[in-house]
This record gives sequence, structure tokens and C-alpha cells, in this order.
Amino acid sequence: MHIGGVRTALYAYLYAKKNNGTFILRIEDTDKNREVDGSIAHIMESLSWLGLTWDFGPDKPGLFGSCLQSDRLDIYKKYAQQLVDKGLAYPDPYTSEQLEQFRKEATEEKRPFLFRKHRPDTYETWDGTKPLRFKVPEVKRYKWHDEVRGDLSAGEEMLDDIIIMKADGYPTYNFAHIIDDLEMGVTHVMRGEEFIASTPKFLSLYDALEIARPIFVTLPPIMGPDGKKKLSKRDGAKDLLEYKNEGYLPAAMNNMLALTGWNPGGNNEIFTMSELVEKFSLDRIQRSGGAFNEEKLLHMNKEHLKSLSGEEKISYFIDALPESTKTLPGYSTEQASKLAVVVFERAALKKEITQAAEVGEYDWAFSDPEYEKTLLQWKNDDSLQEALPRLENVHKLLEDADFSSTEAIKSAVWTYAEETGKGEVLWPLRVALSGRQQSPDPFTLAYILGREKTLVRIAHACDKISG
RNA sequence: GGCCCUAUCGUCUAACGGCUAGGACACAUGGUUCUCAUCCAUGAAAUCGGGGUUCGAUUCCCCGUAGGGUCACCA
Repeated sequence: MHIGGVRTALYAYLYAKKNNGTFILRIEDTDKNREVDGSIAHIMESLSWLGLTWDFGPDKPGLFGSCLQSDRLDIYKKYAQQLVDKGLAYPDPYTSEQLEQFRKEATEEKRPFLFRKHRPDTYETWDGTKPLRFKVPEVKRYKWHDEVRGDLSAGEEMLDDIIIMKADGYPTYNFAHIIDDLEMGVTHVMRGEEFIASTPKFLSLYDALEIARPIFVTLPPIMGPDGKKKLSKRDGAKDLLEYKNEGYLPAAMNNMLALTGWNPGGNNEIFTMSELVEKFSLDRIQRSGGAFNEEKLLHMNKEHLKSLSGEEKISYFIDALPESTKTLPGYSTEQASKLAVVVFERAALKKEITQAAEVGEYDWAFSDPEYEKTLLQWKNDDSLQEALPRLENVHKLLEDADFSSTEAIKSAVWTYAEETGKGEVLWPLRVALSGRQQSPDPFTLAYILGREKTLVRIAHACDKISG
């Protein structure tokens, strides 16, 4: 499932929830040649990840029967026979070679291909072995209303004798979706703009079957990074579950997906799922296509990460840590949990935490750091020796200090640091504890390490300078 | 080629005829900070072109231009 398909599902879900409607996951598996093993499970997993739960689906049939079209062949056959009986459908007598020839002629003469120009005068009884074509009863200009695009219309060139039942007994999408919408009580048809052109064909079918039209909602296309072409695999369109694996939150993905092609107006852009349900409306769906902005998705993930509970943050963080970190000598879940809470805000994505861990950014929490002693020298100092008395003093201050919180540790050292110079004191302290040029502040480091390790590392740094 | 759709900062978009065209992401600069990140402030950045209607057009109409869709025993 790619971004575009998921967004369509999301909009349908939001609209259904907002209006106390029913959300049905219908599997349109009428092309057995293109069927891919496991794709239904994959679709269900994708929708489940985003929390788009269906009222009826492949695993939950309704009163209307199965949600798999391949289980419903008798129903399509019944409606097809109705059209045959009315004289509105007939078997296609041509071979595929002949059809190909007709199309070729049309292209060469620069006119649209219309099967109805080749409609036979007489035909045999339909026995199910030949494709069944709909005999469009009235060739005319069709007008219809679209909730997003407004009033639309198309000329006679768009009406044709389309195939409704294939030679293998399966219906085409063009026919099956209309029958199922009727049988399942579907009220709203939301789909991409590629279906605008074929809508007149559908309208003529509704008329022939004497059923009411649904409400049409055309969704804008999602474009590739260049903003011009429709998003495709070639542009790096990813499967939805790849985003899951990278650590994106479903809430962030829903938020971003919802805002790609729709917006509630106003300046706020960060919404929870329930806010989206509450605000969603068809009249604010965008007309023109837009690119799916991955940078903004990252930003949204960061925002949604903030509203995670402490427990959730810890498991998100631990889940992101690679084996190389988890096998460090001092690694423990407790230690990782302490680290998670303070380091969490620095990352926007699980992938970033993993990468940071892989280059050793968090190793100080689980093993004694190794570093060049020259790193202990503050940039304004002339020699490394100047750091020694300061570290010794900090060691003394921390021996009896309160280690119950970051703030408590800070207050034990702060006065001395302000008197002596913050960089002069805090830089060597931070390096002594982390062994790194870049790290969280020294009070946070000391809090996570605890008094014993903190004092050992400061003493070790002093030894390095003296030795 | 026929039919159809679309057009505001680089990107996503707001402004349902009327403030200096607003916000977000990204970008740049400055500030806070021992470092990195965060955070805060500031800045640069747009109505595709041409007509028309109107006191007044991003908005309504027409023509161009550009982009997109569609013309399957695919959905």
C-alpha cells in the first residue's frame, strides 16, 4: 500500500466516523492474473497500523455477504443477466486481434477509440464464455456534481459499450463496484481524479440499472517530490509499512496524510486522530495535486512524539537501540529508561536514535568512555592543567551532594561554576562524564550515571591529566 | 488527436470581491546555552501571461500558456 491509497482510505474513514457511518474494507480482487500473494494481509496490516478499523472486511462479512469480490460472482452474474434481459448487454463477438486492429485504426486516424462504432447488429445468447458488453442506451452529454470539483460534464466521446463481465466469469471493476456499492449501501465514492473521465460510463450504468447515483468525491493526486508528476515507485514512493519500520508514529502519519490534500483552515497543523475526525469536511478537500512532504512528516513526528506518555517514550527509545548498544557491559533496562527520558527530545525519529546509538553517542551511559585527555581542555584555557583543580573541586562538591534530580546536582555545582566560569568548569566535567565533544549537559549526565560512577569518572579524568 | 481537470512563496497551504496576500516545513541571520540538540526572535520568499466584468479581482468570465488525467477482458 502506498501513500495515495492509504490517504483515500483515511479520508473515507474520517468521513465515516464523523458522520456515524460505516467503513467497509472491500477487496476488489477481480483480476486473477495480477493477484499478489499476501496482499490482503498486507493491506489489513497497513490500515490496522494507522488505526483505520473497518466495520466490515475480508475477515468480517456483513449482511450483504463477503467483502471479497471473488466470493460474489453470482451477484454480478445476476445483475448482468438483468441487463441482458433488458436488451442492454450483449456478448462481444470479436477476437482480441480484431479489437487491437480497431484501436490501431482509431489511433492512426487521431480519433478516440469507441467500441460502439463496431457494435454488431445481431448477436448470440450470452453463455458466459465471451466478454459481456454493456449496450449504452443513450449517447448523450452527461452532467454530474462532485463534492470537490463542483459541476462536471463530459461529451459523448466518453460513453462506450464497456465490458462488464470478462470471459473468465469475473466482473470488471467498472461493473462490480457499482453493484457492490448498491448491495452494501455505499453512499460516497471517494477516488482519484483518474476516474473523472470514466464517470459518464458509470452514470449510464446507474441509469440502465435504474439505481440512484452515489455522492462523488474526487481526491487530488499526490505528486512526487518535484510537485509535477504523480507519485510513483520510481520517485521513491515507499510502502506504508516502511514508514512504520523507520519509527514514524501512526498519529503523525495520519496527520500528514490528512493534510496532503485537505486542511481545516486556520494556522494550526498538528492534530490528533480524534481532532481530524471532528474537523474533517469534504468541502475543504483540495482541488489540485500536491507533493507528499517527507520533511514535514518528520517535523510532525517530532511534534507527536512530545505527546507520548513516559512509558511510551521509554519503549520507543529502547526499541530504537541497536544490539551494539544493548550488549554494552553496563547496559540495563533501568539505565536505558533513565536515558530515554532526557535524550528523547533530541530525536524526531526512531531511525535517528538508532543512528546516534550506532556511532556511540549514548555509550557513556552504559560503559566508561575512552577519550584523548586533550579533549578535557576548555577552549579558552592555555593548558590542560587548568582543568585539574576544577575537576577536583567538583569531585569534592559532589561527594555529599543530593543526586535525586538533575536540578539538585546542578545546584550543588552551579555557584562554583558561575564564580570560576561556566565553560571552565562545565566543559571538562561534561567530557569527563561522557568522553564526547557533544552530549547532554553535565548535570543530566551525572543524574543518569549516579553518584558512584560520576565520582569515579571525574577521578579518572584527574588521573589522566596528572599522568 | 478527442474529451476532461488543475494553476498563490522552493514545498504544503490560508485569504468563500475589500487591511501591507497570512501560517507551516525547509532555508538564512541573531539570541539563550560549557558543547550538540532544543527553545526564542528576525529575515528572504508567491497570486502563470493577456484581456474583460467591477469603485475595487488571488477570488468571477474569456483566450492563451503550462502541468495532469483518460480513451484495457487494470483497478
